[in-house]
Amino acid sequence: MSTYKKRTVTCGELRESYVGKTVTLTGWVDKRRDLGGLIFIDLRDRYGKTQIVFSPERHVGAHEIAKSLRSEYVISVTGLVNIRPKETENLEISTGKVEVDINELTILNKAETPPFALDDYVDINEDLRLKYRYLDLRRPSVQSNLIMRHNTYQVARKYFDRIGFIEIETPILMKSTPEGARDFLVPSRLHPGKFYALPQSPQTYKQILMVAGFDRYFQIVKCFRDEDLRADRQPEFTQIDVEMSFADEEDIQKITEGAIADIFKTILNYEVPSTFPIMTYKTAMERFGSDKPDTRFGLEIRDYSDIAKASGFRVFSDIVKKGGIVAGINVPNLALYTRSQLDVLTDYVKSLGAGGLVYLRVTEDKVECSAAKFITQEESNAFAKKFDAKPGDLILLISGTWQKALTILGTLRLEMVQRLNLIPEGKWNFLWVTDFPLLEYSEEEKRFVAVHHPFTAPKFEDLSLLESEPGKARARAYDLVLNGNEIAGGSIRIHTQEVQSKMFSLMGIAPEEAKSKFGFLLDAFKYGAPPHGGIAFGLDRIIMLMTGSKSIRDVIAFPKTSSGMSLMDEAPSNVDQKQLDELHIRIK
RNA sequence: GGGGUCGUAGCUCAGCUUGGUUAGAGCGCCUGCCUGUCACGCAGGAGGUCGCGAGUUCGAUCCUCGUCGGCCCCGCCA
Repeated sequence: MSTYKKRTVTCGELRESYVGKTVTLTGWVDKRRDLGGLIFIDLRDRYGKTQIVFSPERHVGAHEIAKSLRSEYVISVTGLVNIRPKETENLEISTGKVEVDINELTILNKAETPPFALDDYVDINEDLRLKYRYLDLRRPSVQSNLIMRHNTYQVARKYFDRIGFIEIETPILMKSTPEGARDFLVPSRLHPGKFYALPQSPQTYKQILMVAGFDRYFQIVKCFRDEDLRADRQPEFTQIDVEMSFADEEDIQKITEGAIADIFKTILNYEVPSTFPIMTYKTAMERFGSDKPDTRFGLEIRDYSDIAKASGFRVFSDIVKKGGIVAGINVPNLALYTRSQLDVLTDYVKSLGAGGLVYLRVTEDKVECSAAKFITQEESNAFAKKFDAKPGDLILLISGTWQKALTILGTLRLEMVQRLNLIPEGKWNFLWVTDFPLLEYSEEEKRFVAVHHPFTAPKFEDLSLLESEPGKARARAYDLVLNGNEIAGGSIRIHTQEVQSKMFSLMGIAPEEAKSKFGFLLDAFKYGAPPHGGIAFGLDRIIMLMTGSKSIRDVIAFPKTSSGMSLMDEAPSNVDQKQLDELHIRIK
């Protein structure tokens, strides 16, 4: 038995067709406009806003109570739907041609004045929004992000179901694996001193599902990585995880493109190209200084090593002779940057690890070089001429190893387009990046580590390199990049025990260790593992881009701050000694 | 682990450069007036540990150091 009237309509659905009907609405007081006589209230729920009217002449009782209404009070109101008088329609909102003349008002709950206005047009500090997330989540813009996220889940589920993929849940408490990101550990009460790990991804499980014959698997699943955060990265995030047997790169890419096409068509009514361009890792690095190039704008990197090699400037010539490169970007209209602005840029690239920044200012009659003490006018002219620099251009040159110089230039390129506001709106540039190196030598660990993950298959034609030059072998891996963001990544996997063991040994993992860490997978491969491969979509990032958000925090209901804290519930927190005792844990 | 930046009224910010009178504005809040508003309007009012701690100084919101917290980036993120 309810003590108040349940709604008969939501705050988003009244139209002229309802005029003359008596309706009941429930919701939150969004705005109060008390004109002394008439009181107008915008009533809000997640479907929209409806203007309700309290008139002292028509319904004295309701009007009297309405005087006490304040922001965020929860109310139930009943009244007659009226057409609004001409000239008072509000075409900004979908219910703006009607209003409800209230004769019955129940205050279901009062509310303290919120610590910040819930209007979309007010910018609120993010820490405050996160502390009072339940209020922040009432704002229509935040709600619409989460609703778009919901819609994306539904499109993805329907898509993968339609083409024969089976959704299977995999464990959240799993075995810790040594490779890759730092694991979140969960102590075992029943097994003193032993720990579960939260999955960095369901990688091994989905491969084993392929061995089991499930053929086509997908899952929308939380993954956990105990690493530092970024605007597009937090320790728990959501993947659309996909794996497929008897598939090669093209099959996975085709299915991925289909999923993206479906999502963008349904959610944004945007037609993506039927296939996405493919760029090798090497090209991506050399042109954009990144393995996730943003191709919406130019400002591409150019290689000046041939001029630098013959230069009298030893910093340049030595680095090239040692196998490094001298490369740069040519920024239009930047020649008018002042010395102090350029000093700031120099400090910036130094903070990225560059030795320094050499710049060439191209004016109408000459080329001025910041290292003119060491670089002759002829050389400066040659640098400028090589890629047809125009008056007004500023050429920024970085020297270093191939990897380092290009990475720094890639970061500098993004910094410059942001400063100069050169990023075009409304572009959706999808791009596959392929031919990643399989392994990379870790100076820190003094061994090869997997660039993608240790289950990624080498390219067939590079198999022989595994013996001679493992660092040069390429992987059957592919990343999907959208506007400079990695939104999906995957690979064709190793499916034989022999190759998998070989990979472990290349990575300096002893057979006994491989057996203890990954024995279950190696064992599974002995019993008829089909060739297989897959991909995982970074769902948070995709929604972030589709909603135009600057951070994934805006598309996650309860996100962590950049220090990994949850400001609303104050996690992580201390625990009782009793809990620690049960878990056999002592704090150092 | 490193770099940058921010922290002043409930909110968004100014003030700090060059230390010194009573620390201001808009919004919100409270009170009054107001019957067609819609980010209502008008009048009045309340509201401050200048993040926290130490130092320099006759005197610190302001300078210095430390610390806590937010954001961005590098490293890290198979």
